[in-house]
Amino acid sequence: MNQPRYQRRKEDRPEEITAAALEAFAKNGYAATRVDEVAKRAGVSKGLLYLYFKTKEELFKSVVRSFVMPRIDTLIKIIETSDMSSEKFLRGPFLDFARQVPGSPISVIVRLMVAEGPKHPDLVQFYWDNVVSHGLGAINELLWHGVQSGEFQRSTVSEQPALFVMPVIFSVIFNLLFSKQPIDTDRLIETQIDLLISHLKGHTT
Amino acid sequence: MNQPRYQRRKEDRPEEITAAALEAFAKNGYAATRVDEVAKRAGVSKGLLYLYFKTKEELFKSVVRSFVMPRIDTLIKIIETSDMSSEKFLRGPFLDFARQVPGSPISVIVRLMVAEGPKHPDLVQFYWDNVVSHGLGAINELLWHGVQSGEFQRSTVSEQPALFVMPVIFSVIFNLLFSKQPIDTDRLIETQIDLLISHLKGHTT
DNA sequence: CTCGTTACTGACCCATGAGTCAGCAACTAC
DNA sequence: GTAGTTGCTGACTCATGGGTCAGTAACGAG
Repeated sequence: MNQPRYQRRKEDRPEEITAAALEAFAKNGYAATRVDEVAKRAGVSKGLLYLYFKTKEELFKSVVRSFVMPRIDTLIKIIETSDMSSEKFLRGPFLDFARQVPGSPISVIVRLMVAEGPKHPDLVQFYWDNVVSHGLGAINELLWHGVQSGEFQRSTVSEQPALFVMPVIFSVIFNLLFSKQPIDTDRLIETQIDLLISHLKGHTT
Repeated sequence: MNQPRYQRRKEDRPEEITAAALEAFAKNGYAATRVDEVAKRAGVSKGLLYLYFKTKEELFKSVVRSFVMPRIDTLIKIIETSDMSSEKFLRGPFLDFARQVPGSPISVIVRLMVAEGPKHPDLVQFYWDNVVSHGLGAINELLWHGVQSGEFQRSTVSEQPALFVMPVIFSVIFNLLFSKQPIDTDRLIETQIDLLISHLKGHTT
């Protein structure tokens, strides 16, 4: 008859709260998100949230840890284990990954990092160590491999992995800001990859 | 003997306050900047600030107006009045402009927009109307001109002005976050422009 | 059905900072 | 000088929201 007003589910709470926080941050950004709102989304009181996360900042850290690293690690695994040509990898798995980032939680994290990063140097360091350096390093290695095997020519392009990441980050930020005039993310990413590969294959100076 | 505690300098106040606001925003971001601090930096009381700017948001708009719009407008003027070839313009004035952005107040504004835009849709709209649409429009026109005159081939590149802006925005954000491992901004921008022009001049598919 | 443990609630506290306003003092005209 | 104007001050109000804690009720053990 009388439904219990709540259930005790200690195990699941942190995960659920973290997911709710991602939603809220996605919608409003970090500073503008009320802890009350996160709690509400998680179907929980504010007090309970503070039992699991000491501060709002802890909550933020938890979101970063939960939603970014697994994705990047997966991609790096593919680079390391597969033996396809560099071009095949760039046009295949890498392009697929790049195209799906703008619609994934990673895009939210990117924005949060840009917004709150300067106030949380330790978080930025963590993000660099576990995500950025790995990602850029992997691309670097891939390009180096291409050059070594004679598939790509050595040039200034083959030494700047950022050229490959650029359109992804740019698209994420552009569309988060100007959602009213969205950019064609897929097209931008594809064009850039095409340009880069064209160059690396020696079709131009 | 008795120095006056302040001088009445109605003419200069708005400009000085705007400059102070830019400094404060650069240091702390929009939300984290206290109006009190801006006033202090400007050597003025908070009350006076509110005589010249109705709200904190007005203050922000004033910063954009003073430090961003003139730069963009100057660049557009050059496009419209000069009759140099599209390539010359891209390799000359445009490249110069792009290279100096990361060290200019514009980079501060970009960061602010990314970080706090979602909470202030009207600010985003203001920025779009007065800066982004003008800038992208100008590049579009330039590319179209190049195509019309036969200087450039028509392609997917000539229809995506964002390709030219991308490295600038990316550099600003990257270096803001990871100032410990800064990226070579000039090199990135130059490489991208080279790639794009190479393509547009028909050296590749 | 107890009774003890503890996951959970939500009303509360209080630091913060945007925005206000009554009065003061710098300047001007005479 | 002195009276009028107005640029300017800074103490104030008040909404907001992060963080707390005394109490409540779900659940398990006996």
